[in-house]
Amino acid sequence: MNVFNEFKKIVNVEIEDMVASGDLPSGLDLSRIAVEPPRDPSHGDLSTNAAMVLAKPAGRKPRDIADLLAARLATRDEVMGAEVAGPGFVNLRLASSVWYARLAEALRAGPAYGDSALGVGKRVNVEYVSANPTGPLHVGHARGAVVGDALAALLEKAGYAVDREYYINDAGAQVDQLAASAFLRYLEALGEPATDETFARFCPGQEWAYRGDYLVPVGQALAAAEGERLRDLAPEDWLPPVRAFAIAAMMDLIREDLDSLGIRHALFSSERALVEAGRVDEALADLEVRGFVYTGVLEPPKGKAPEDWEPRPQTLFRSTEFGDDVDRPLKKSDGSWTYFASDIAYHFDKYKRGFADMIDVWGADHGGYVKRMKAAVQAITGGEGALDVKLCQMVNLLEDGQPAKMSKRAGTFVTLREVVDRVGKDVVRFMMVTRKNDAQLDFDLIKVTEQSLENPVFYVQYGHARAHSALRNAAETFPDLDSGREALAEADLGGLTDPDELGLIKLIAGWPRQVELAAEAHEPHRLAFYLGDLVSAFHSLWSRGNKETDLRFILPEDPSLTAARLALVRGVALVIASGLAVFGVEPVEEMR
RNA sequence: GCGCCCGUAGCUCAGCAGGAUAGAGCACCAGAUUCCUAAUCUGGGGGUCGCAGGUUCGAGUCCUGCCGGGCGCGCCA
Repeated sequence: MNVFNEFKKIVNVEIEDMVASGDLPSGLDLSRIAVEPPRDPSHGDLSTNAAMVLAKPAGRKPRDIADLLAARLATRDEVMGAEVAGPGFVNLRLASSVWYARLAEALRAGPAYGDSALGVGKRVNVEYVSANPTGPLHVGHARGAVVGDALAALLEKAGYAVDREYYINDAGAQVDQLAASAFLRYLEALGEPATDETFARFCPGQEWAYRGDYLVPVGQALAAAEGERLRDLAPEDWLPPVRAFAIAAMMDLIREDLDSLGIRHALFSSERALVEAGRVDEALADLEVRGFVYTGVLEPPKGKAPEDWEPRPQTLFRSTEFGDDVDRPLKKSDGSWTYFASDIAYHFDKYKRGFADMIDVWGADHGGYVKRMKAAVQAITGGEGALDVKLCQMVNLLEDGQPAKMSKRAGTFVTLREVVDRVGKDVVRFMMVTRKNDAQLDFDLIKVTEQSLENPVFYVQYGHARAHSALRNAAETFPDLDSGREALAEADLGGLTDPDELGLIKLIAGWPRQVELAAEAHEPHRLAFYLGDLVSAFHSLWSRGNKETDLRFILPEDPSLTAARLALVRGVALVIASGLAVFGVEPVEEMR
């Protein structure tokens, strides 16, 4: 239960009652009324702007409305105090019993605590990674992979039915180059040297684009499977089978990489399959019927005119109808569809599969593509579909402040696998969501393995481990005490009266709200910051026990209060675990 | 030249769909360990929220224009 939403309902009821009794005119717009935690906790537990929002339309002074509203709210059992402050805020102070009930609810819910009904009945498709099948994933992909996966988990927690999807770009010129590069390794396995000369001889007109070692085993496997059969075929004959073989091998590689991060997509969609099934033609025919396709000539980009620019008629999508800057080409000069065209078909396909809500997670270098894709989704779904694009900025990989070295194996980049093997999956997963997706991220391979405050992963994990340490110690002091969450939910929590204890309970009570806010904004990073705040408050309370021994969690002389304190400790632990679960990070119960 | 993203403390960044006196970590200074894990905690200094207008009860947040940085800009994906 989200306390703030509950009180928003209560405020609305009171407002409607004030309308009924003539204190307010009818027909007011209540949508802008917010019930939020005040920034300054000394202002109380909840705050509403209702009086200020309604003042103008009601033709009354904000303070007057606030006074009436506060008086009404003050009569409720859960409300200990209702004050009018500032320009017309109504600040509420809630009875401790309200907070105890939230803690008990958290304990009963366990890992499901924070689950929301926000998205119940709604389907959303999250497409992420979608790296070209031309090699292993690199660190840049890790961010999109983790952000997409965390976003999917977050939306699931908020009640949405989520599909995780990967779009395989296996239809363009890049995969032909992959095939050629793999063919060279095949020849190498048969005894030819892998040189530019060999490549030029066997793959005329192609470019040896993928030189990394990772294609060597692919060549060997090809040789083992096909023998020398492919060797003397014409390029147009060996290319399709080699391409299919290489793509399959690359996707296996990528799936293994994703698996090392614990990421499993529900569906891998193939661009080539889409094209070969005629779905691009269908989608574009549909778009044409809707009147968004025409033949025209584009202006050259100002200030950056390509050398070989010449105006020529093209098949264009009228994306300017939907806010794009220019109309976008759908066909190449050889008559085949552009990548954009097949991407339109792909998003149309997702829509037809039942996903009106789509989220794509892309690298920032695709930023120039966002407007046209959103425009296309608008056009092809007749305004029914909605696409949100999350752009992930670069990850600066560092080693103790210096740029990290390149990978030998992959040729030009640091692979995701190297990083995961070195620092661990949980560190990678957590660090990637400690920043907004659209802000650049420094990832220091040294610092993330240090055990310090600079390392948010350890800070949060330590909080979880400490909580479990207290629970273990309690079991020794009180062998008969049941510290399971169901039992603790029944404990008398009335002894939790210290402001820091109540503050911690309020943080726990705020978890469902955090989940909903983060889900609505499509911003999983917010939960990472929330976890930091929660753990900080817990560490702080723990430390107070050093000096103020009556504040310790385990009180050998007082089993009843100990039970209440353990309820709090377990509540903290389960919210941490619940949050880490969204990130796919394993909470640890012991760190020594 | 155009579009998108970013600009908040010395550094790295939060800022909860416009709310009250703008926060955290690092770094710096000063403290806490016969203690349930000091991998932690407490206190202190430090700000023209890039600049200038605008919208309104109220702007770091929204709009416009500049400045600075990143990304992108017809038949690459």
